[in-house]
Amino acid sequence: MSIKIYNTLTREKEVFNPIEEGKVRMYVCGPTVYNYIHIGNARPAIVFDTVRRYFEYRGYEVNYVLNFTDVDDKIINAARESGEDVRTLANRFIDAYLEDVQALGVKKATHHPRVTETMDDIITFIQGLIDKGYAYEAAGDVYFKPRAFEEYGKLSQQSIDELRAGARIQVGERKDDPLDFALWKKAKDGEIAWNSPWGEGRPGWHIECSAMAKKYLGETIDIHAGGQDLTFPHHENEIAQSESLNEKPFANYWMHNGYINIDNEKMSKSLGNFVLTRELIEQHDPQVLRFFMLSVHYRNPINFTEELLESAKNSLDRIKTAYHNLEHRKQASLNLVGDSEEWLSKIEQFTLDFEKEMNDDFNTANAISILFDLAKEANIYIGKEQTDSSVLETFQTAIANLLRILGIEVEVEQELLDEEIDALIEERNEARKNKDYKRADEIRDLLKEKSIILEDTAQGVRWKRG
RNA sequence: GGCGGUAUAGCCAAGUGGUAAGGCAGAGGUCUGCAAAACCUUUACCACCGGUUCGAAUCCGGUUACCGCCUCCA
Repeated sequence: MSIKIYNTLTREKEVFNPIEEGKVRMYVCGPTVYNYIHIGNARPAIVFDTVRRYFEYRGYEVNYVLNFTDVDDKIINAARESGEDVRTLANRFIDAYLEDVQALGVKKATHHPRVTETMDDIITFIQGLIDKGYAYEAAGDVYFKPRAFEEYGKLSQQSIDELRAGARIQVGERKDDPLDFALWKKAKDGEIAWNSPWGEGRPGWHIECSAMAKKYLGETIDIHAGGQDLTFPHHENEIAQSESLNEKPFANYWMHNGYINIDNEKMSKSLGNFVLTRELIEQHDPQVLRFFMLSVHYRNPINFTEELLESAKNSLDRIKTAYHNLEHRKQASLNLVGDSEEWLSKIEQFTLDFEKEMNDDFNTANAISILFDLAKEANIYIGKEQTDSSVLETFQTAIANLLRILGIEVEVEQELLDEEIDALIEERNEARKNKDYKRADEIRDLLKEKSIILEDTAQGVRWKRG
């Protein structure tokens, strides 16, 4: 089954056809590292990591590039405020970013390029654009001329004349046309700067992605992804730069994730109503946050509240509990039970259903519903008088594998209870045998205080951490 | 003004022509010594008004509400 992707460029779902058989070249716009990331930044990290994981699950080799913008106005300002060196501050927040997304189950990219380490490529790129007449130098700045690129506006479906009304020239800029945007910014006194044919300065925001994508993935890439708000102007400008220079399509598929709102208002660093990922995952299981994000289709907005996160936790627990209970049920299972084949093929079907949903533009919301179906069937199976070990095992493997595509790991607690607790459970078993329910309940309450939850099943006591 | 998005049960959320998935919460039941977990049952005038169609949440036209982009932003 082929994978379909909603392509912002065409506004349609299209069958994914890679440039190179079996391989995916994917570029995701990464963070500008001047602060800890908020949960809005976490969304693309999670969503596109899931896209990547699914491609890998399907056997593709994914070259996944996620850049760090480690020099720009906001970073310079932040460094000035904290009294740090620009590089020190940027490095600090790059480390923090990697820590945060790792907690969320995001795999490291194949490449994590940084602007400051790509300077030569950026300068060469800009020079190429000047040589071709798409850009010009003005008093140490270099600007790109969107009007020179015929297809400007094709991604955001804007006509260049309509855009004109919104464009502005800021103080100190020397643009010929308000639509022109900076490729290279002349350094102000004392600012961090690099040498270039146009003097000391640093790159504009859009050029870095064009240069890095080209460096790590080539002139045409398969998938370019980022937040919806990057569609214009950032991605539009990237297309203009890359296609002007390379004279080839820049990216075949453009993917954009929706926003996270708080109280139905967009969350952003500039509005100040943001929730830091770091703070949130101190108080909540990061997997729950990930699960929450994936319970909504990636192109739709998500409204964030604590209540919804709580609800997500309960939902995920349902799946994890099923997995845990399968493990316990193995203790009293047989090796060959008559209807095992039926169950095995049922499980196989769930996996196929899951894939079908993921094939449809990564419909994780529906894919998750398949996981619930799987959990329900597993629970039904567990309740049978006789169970087959291999069916239990297959249920577990299916749940674990599908969850792993979503970036969520389930693990069975192999740890042993300490002797004291073990002894109490044993004592309770004895008490129950003797119908001393008062003592039995006492022990259950006692253990509950220690976060050990006991559950009596037909196959004996089952315990879990509460 | 230009471009775009969203509107489905108490809450969340799929569903793009054939009589509305799933989860959370709630109610009732089964199981249990009691619980827990689980299972079963149960809850929808699909924002509104028109139209197309044998048939529409789904297509078309219009209306309303909310949101976003057009300026740094995931």
